[in-house]
Amino acid sequence: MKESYFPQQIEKKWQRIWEETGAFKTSNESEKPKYYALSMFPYPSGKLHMGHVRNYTITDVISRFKKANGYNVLHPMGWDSFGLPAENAAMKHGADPETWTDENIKYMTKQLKMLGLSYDWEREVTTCKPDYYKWTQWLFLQLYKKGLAYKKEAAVNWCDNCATVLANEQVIDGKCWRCDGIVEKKYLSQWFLKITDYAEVLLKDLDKLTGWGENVKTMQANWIGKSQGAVLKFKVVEKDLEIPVYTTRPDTVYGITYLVVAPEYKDIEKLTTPEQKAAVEEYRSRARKMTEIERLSTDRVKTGVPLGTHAINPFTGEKFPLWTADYALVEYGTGAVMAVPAHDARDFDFAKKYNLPLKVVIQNPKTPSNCVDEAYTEPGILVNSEEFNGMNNEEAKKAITEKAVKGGYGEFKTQYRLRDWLISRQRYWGAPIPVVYCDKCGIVPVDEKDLPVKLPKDVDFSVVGKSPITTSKTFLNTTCPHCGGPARRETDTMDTFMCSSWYYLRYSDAKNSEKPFDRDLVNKWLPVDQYVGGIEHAILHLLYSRFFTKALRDLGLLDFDEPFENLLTQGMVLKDGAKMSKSKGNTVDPDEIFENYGADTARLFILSDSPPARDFDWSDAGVEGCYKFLNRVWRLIAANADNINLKFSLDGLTFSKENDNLIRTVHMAIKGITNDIANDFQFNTVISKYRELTNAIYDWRAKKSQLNDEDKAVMSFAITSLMKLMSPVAVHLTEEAWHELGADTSIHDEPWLKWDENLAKASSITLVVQVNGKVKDKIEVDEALSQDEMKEIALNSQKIKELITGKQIVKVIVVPKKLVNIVVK
RNA sequence: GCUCCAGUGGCGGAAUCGGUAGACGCGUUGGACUUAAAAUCCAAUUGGGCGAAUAACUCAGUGCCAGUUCAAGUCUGGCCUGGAGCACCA
Repeated sequence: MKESYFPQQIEKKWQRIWEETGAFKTSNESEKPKYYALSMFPYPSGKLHMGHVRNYTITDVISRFKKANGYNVLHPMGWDSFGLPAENAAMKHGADPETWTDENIKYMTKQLKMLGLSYDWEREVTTCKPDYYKWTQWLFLQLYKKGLAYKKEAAVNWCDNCATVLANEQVIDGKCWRCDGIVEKKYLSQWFLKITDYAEVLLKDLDKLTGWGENVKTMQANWIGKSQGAVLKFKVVEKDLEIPVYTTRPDTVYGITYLVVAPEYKDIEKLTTPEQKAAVEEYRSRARKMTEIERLSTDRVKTGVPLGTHAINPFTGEKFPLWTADYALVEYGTGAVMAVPAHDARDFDFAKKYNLPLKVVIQNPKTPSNCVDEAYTEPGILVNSEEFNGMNNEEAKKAITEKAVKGGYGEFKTQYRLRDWLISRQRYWGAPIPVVYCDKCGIVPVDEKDLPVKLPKDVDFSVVGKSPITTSKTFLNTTCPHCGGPARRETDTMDTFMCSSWYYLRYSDAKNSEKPFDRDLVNKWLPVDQYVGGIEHAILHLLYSRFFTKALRDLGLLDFDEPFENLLTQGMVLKDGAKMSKSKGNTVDPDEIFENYGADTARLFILSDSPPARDFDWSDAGVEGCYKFLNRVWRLIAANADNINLKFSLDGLTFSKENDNLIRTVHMAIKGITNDIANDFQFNTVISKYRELTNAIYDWRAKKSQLNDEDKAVMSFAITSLMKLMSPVAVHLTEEAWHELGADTSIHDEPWLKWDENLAKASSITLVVQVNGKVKDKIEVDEALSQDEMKEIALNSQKIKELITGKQIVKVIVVPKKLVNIVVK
């Protein structure tokens, strides 16, 4: 065996052999229990970045560990390959988006292989290929038939940079998630998926996801935004109209002093008097022009205009004025708000500004407030509320709503913040929405047998202000599947998040040309046992995928209702405390690391310094340290190769003290490493245990000048154990060394190691003696001691005797095998 | 404002159930080997006190203030700081 470690040679060699022998293929037929390990598939942007390296290494180590533990593991990879960057590259460089994408995939595939990842490439999925998007379109049609896909005219989020609309989930702080451009509102007719039908079950089933972090679950729960309250109806005085209002505070109805409708409220023109018409019109047009950012700014001073009309409070018969103000949102609740300035901070601000009256109806009996300086929004007792006076406000919510129900002017109502998912995109590089528009028949879905609706090739990417797809001469005009007459194709394509909402299902049956996936196979492999990816998808991708799974279950395509059993959200990779990014110039190129240190060093380092869920700070010194460690391991094996026998046996041997200790250290390492992986994949402590074991073997070896047969067997046990334990991480090094030691099968086919509970601990223990809870002495003792014996040893310690003489022993606490605490006065 | 997460040496981070705080590594310092360097190996490394230094001893110490307990990084209550998500959602 060579004395030096040459990762570059070793790694290429084994990558080739694994590929040739099909080492990582997954069979659908196996007696073993299944395990599905999945990384979030990448967008083929050009090159891998360190976030990818971290993500895929984590999942790869999990896969290999599970495989060694007797599971039939599915570990696939694919490409989320539709999307704007390809189209932008096409515009800039005149490249075909398809060619650009294919080249990126080719390069990144090469990089993934250099990382030594154990993927079954035969299940590769590429969302921009017709054999995949055919089924995305097919699924759209199934949703359409079920009434879950529909088209409507609505105020939608528009990003001018990207020249397309966006889903609500893709607007971050009023800006586009992809380009940070300012998002405006536009009225357009667009395709939506009815995710709101699933709002309640998406919320409720979060409880089932015990393998998900609380942070992700709360983010989803907040996004769904369930609230319970009432809808109350108010009759308009001047017109024969009713205004329904959603409120979570029906207990404050006796405090209403005005009512606000959103500027976009549907009946607003009817509600405006001729005198107010001009002012209201002006206010509405100003609101329309405002960007999301301006509108959402919280410290903005509230504005509004009176409509000139009035409504009646059905509880009191009182008349109050109607206003329009943009703090009422047309898309939430009913688009109208009953204003109670005394008990709502926003209404309070507004009332102050426009000198609207205020009426206190809830009070804290201990510190009554007349709400002069601020609204009182805490719980309290009702006042000025007729028969409800004296009632606790929580009870009053129910009682007052019940009164409204009886009176026919209200009902209980549950409201969600979640909106339907807008999936139309005015872009080329996406799956075409498979519908046509016929003058006679209206919207007609494309026949399933005519799928896929392929993207045209004859497009001009240099157009501005419209989707390139509309420049195709072959795409637009078609015939109506229904009447055979002339029809036009839908030119919008689907949000790429649609493609990624079901890709994990396709891996179970990636080559199926008859359907998106076989029902038995999808039920066999899913749900995903371990999903790994970035926290940035906490809402977007993960919520959409949960929705898809539930919808497809209701369509009878599969039998489970949550796609991802366990979710690990890995932290970001930082450099010098900041996220790696091209603009900051603090990126590290994986290729350079592979070249200078090898993939095993990269894998080891990316797992070593932080637990997977936390951010990871990349440091050159850290890489260097990991490289040195691998060298150290290699030298340990190489220097002792002549005395290592893979077929060693410890049976029937009796061991010297040092040999017994080394055996125990190995058992402790097996136990510790196995538990660390089982316990939330704490790879950073796994790696520290690799180091501890390596150090222990070196120390042991340094004490031996000559090795007898017993020593050789014990050393063989220790070193081969270290190799197996390290094999999921240092995949190439351990494989090479394994063969150098004479093996003719792969170390990755060896089963995981078992430990003996009796040996996975030190032969003696350190008895800690405390006096009044402070450590005063440590004594090496036999583990088998009884509690009384421990107590006796502790009390007889010279140090302890000195400390407690002349004092009264109040009590003595004995923790078996650990410590004795003597309480004295 | 609401929700969630985190806070431990110079740094990354360890610490099943409440039971030896600082594993393992990085960095730093000193030393060995070498003509020299690289590589490698050995030792020290929470702070204060007493020491020329070492050893021994001793006090303090896991964001802050209280509490529970024989015993608190860990549990409870109240704060502070940082991060993330949501946010004129009635």
